[in-house]
Amino acid sequence: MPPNYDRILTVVKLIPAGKVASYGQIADLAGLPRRARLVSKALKSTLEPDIPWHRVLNSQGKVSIPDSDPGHRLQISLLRSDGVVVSGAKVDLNKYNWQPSLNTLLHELSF
DNA sequence: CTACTGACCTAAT
DNA sequence: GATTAGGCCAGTA
Repeated sequence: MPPNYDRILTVVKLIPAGKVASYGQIADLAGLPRRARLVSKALKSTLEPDIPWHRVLNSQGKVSIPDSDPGHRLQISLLRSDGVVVSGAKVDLNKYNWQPSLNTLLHELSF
């Protein structure tokens, strides 16, 4: 597992239930600006159950998995069980976008 | 070494 | 709203 994947996954683990974050946001928080694509790779390449990968959406607040992919349905399903309202594969970012506290950031930025 | 690939992003139609 | 075009850059082959 490449080290950068670990940083990304660590950040994703910090997303609280009922909140969502965008790929670019995760990359930024992980100290990897402009590397949103790496986030997507990291998420699909890990099967660890303690990682809430379903709380990561694209900048439009929509699920980035194609409808043809089975994971698409799963992600929506998991989000709803978090209490997030999902309509047409998208969520209201203004309502559910994750804003990490300073404390949360300090926990992660110890590098 | 180069070439291609993205569960992306942003701005501009 | 939707679609297009260009950019981005770590991984992979």
